Amino acid sequence: MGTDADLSAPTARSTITDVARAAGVSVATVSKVINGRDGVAPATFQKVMRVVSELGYETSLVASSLRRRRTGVIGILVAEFEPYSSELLKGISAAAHGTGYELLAYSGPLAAEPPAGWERRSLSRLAGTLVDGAIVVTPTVLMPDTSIPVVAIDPHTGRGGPSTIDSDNVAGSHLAMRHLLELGHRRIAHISGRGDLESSHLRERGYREALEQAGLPFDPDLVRDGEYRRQEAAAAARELLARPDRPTAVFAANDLSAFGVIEVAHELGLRVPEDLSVIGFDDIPDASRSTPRLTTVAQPLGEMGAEALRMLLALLDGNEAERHIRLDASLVVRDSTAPAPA
Amino acid sequence: MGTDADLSAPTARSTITDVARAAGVSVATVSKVINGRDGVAPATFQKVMRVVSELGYETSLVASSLRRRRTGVIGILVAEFEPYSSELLKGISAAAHGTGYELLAYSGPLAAEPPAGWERRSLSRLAGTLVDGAIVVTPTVLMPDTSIPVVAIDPHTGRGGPSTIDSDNVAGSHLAMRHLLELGHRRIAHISGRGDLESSHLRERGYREALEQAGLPFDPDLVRDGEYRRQEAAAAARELLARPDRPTAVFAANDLSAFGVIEVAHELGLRVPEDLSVIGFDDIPDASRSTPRLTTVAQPLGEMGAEALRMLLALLDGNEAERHIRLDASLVVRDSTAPAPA
DNA sequence: GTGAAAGCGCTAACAC
DNA sequence: GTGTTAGCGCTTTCAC
Repeated sequence: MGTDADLSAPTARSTITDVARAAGVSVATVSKVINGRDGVAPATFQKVMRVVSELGYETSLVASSLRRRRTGVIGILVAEFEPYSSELLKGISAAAHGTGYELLAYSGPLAAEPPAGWERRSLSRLAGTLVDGAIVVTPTVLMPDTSIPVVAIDPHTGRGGPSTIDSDNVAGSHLAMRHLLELGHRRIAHISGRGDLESSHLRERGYREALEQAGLPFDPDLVRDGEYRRQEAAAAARELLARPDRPTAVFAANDLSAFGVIEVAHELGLRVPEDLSVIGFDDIPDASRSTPRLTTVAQPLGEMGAEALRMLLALLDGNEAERHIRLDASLVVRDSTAPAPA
Repeated sequence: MGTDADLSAPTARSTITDVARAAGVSVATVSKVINGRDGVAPATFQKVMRVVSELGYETSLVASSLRRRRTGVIGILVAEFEPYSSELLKGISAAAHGTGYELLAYSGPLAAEPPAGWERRSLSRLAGTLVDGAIVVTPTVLMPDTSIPVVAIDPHTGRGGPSTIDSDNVAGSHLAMRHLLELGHRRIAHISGRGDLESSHLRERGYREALEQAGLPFDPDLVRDGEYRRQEAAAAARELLARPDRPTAVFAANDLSAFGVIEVAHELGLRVPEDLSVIGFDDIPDASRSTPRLTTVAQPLGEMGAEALRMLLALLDGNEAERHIRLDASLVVRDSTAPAPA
């Protein structure tokens, strides 16, 4: 631990004032040159540009956005950078090519548990300054009236708030259940997701509907809360799988939960898929690299991100955007499901 | 296209001035309350806090960082959000839990080709204001003296500039080549990467060294430029595979290039891996979802991100950080490689 | 205990 | 064509 003086003093970033001084002109003139405003003599222009490149000056995003109205930056607000939001981000980034907008993905304070209202806080901190519009990933609370256009991906509230994008969670769950049912499973458990997310309720609804359509009874004891998290899902699975009349298949509300279930199955000496079939939801990258590779319901995350960006751009242009877009989910059969044991 | 009046007027985000007015105190007092400074009467404190929560006020990151020194935000600078940087981001995010820092990932203007010097520009725009330190992903130009601590991941320049992280590219290439050699391949081509990235040179070096160690001649005609891109790699492969004395295996400098090679092999009616073995580098998520699944050299991207964050935190604490950390790459054998055809 | 005033880096009116 | 001035939202001396 040294004093500041010990460290090689980093060259301070140069400011517009430095440029003005070095070029022998006023700050206002430098600003005009940089922003391509006219009313600057060619000679002055040259001189300023030379100093700018010598000093490596680049206008501060912070300072200019405080003053200006538009920043040309779109914010993507996430609770953290995990597989789900990362996939969305890739889709958003690809769709942003050539639009002239820059992307700024922001996570609030990182903690084990995202603090309630993180999306509201993040939005308030960035909106009005810094970003022209925002895409919010899985917001759990109702968004306040916002001063900038906002699109929400897979939100708590379904419709009603800002424009939203999601995938068809109910239909996706039907896909998962039909697959299990066709494999001959009759005792199918469900590890549910986070109660504060609409997607969780919809997936559970799909589970119940599919059971009903198959003429199978709904056993509340076969549904356990997994919070969309591996740990919680594992805990739930431990209870579920220890019972003598354990299920032959588990429909986990997301892939992370499915991994938790598989982990516990192994602990208990159960083989997946021979003794227990497990199916997830999301199709995060790890789903295809795990052992066994996970059968799951794929959400088109990249497309969802791209759609979100398109909606936001429309809003930014002052156009009406659709209020809600729902994309299809699809079944991806891999190795974690098999016919029910005899 | 309506006038502004048509759109539901979004409530403007409230500022510290709004709070001050509503609470009947000065702006300075509100600032003190918000920042927990003492010297505020309990009654005043309560009153201000109440108004803050009523208005949903949250201090603007932009305004406060302009004035303050520290922002508590770490910047991650990328050219775009593709699989490589996304994996790093996940590792960084996981490692940032509980550090008290927030993350802000920023891509410059998105274009087909990242503009030369994007990293310098991004850094200048954010440093000094907005972020306390930065992690730069695959910078291609030498970084300027920076005013904030910076860590570079897989940089152009190897050592010399800021602290850097990379994986052992040479050893990784040896792994790839040894695998191919053990499968009996003797005619092995190499699709090289971007000449402006050090990793590309190192991977090619590994290729040549492995050939030499195996007592095999180096044939310059078997090395083609793929620029780390699918299209370019496909073009290179088309030349390579059309020849009568085509190679039996291709070591592509990254996974994207490997996909380009496989695509062309299929065009030409070659089966992978029966007629042609293909191995990549990076192990991006798609490597395990492609058909055939790609054999490749995995870089521990998550760990690299986590290490980068740790180095940056040390720097931020005023400690000396290691100048350079190199992590091991490992071979992941999947389905795109097989014994050489007889 | 509280507020007035200065200033962070920048842009936009408006003088000159 | 150029510089002066005000002010974006906030924090921080420093008077009162």
